[in-house]
Amino acid sequence: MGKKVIDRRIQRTRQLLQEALLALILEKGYDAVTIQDVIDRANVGRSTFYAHFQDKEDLFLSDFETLRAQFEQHLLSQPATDEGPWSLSLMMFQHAQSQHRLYKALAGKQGGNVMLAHIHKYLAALLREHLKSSGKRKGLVPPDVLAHYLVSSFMALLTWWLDNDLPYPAERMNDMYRQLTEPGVMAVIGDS
Amino acid sequence: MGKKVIDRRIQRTRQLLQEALLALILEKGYDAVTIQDVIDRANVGRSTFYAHFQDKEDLFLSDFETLRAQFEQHLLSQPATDEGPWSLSLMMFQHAQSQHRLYKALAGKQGGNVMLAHIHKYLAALLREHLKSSGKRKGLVPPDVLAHYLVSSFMALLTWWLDNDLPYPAERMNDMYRQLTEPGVMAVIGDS
DNA sequence: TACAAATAGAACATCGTGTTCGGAAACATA
DNA sequence: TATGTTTCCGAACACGATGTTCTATTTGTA
Repeated sequence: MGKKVIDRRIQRTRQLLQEALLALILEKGYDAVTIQDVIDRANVGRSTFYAHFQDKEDLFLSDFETLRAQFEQHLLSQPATDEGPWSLSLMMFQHAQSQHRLYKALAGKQGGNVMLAHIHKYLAALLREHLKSSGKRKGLVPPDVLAHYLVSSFMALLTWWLDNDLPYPAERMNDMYRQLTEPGVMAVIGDS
Repeated sequence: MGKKVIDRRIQRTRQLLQEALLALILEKGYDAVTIQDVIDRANVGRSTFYAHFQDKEDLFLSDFETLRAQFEQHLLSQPATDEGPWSLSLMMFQHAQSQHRLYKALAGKQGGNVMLAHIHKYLAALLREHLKSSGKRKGLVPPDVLAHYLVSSFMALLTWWLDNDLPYPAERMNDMYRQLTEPGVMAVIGDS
């Protein structure tokens, strides 16, 4: 049985659709892209699209999975210098720099609501583990709010950076993020 | 000519539509609400809707205008204790508390992208004036990034607060916001 | 060649959008 | 009350996007 080759054919179709969507998002923004646009751009039949994905959001999320998998591989390839959430943010800035087209389509203004919500959720989960190991807190700011704040402000800098076409290197962006957030966080959780 | 009374009829129709949209947003979220839903809820004819508003977003923005007008009146009614952006944020937390239904529909998760983008833009403009008067900065973080950061982290706390049904009083939320952001901001712009 | 998997695309039903238009209702004026 | 004007209602319509179904075709395998 030639399963391998057939799989390749399927993979190729999926990839054509994914890339067509990314290109169209960068051109028109997520909301304005229709399924018709995507299958025209990808030269894929209508029924073929629905054989692979449920709807536009499903295709979009498959792009996110690609991103997430790449990022976690990037995480593993780096030495674990654990200095709180800011080592994590640095890796993400760096990864965004190396994949800025993908990031811009997904996390930029054009990407719309769906993806930002997913990235936010994903990062909040990653962050929770970092925060758990941190020392006792003074109870002024609930950990829930703290996590929400850290993720949101990071995403703010990231999307600003992407929408402005990366005017600074990743390390500089992370320094800004750290300088802005670290003093406040330290004052709130108390350095251990 | 009975212009006044006729105007009142128009105003009433607009208000019916605005309130119907707000209620539906709280129930289903902005994206899921169709124009058909709105005019059914408001008992307004289809053509009447299009006589008043261009489309769903237009109606949505008219709700935002209501909010903005109310907020600016709230601003004027308060004594101007100028301690940077945090007096502004406090007033907004307070105003959100007194109008939480409206705020939750517009700035909560349900409100979607459109409104958040508008509020963000509006706040960034307000903030720019506050930042201008602030002292010299050390140039580590560009003012553009700083403004983006301050607005985004404020919105993060605000939307978290609204989506969790106001578990703390406005003053407490503003304290959190201030404690988280003030140290970093001071370190970056240098206190004057 | 024979066979199976994957694709193309036409046809279709469905739904939401935005426009048009004739008649009904509300309101003002006299 | 009678009349004219403004506003509203809702049906009918054209349009475009969605998602499904079906048949024919292509591609790759044995």
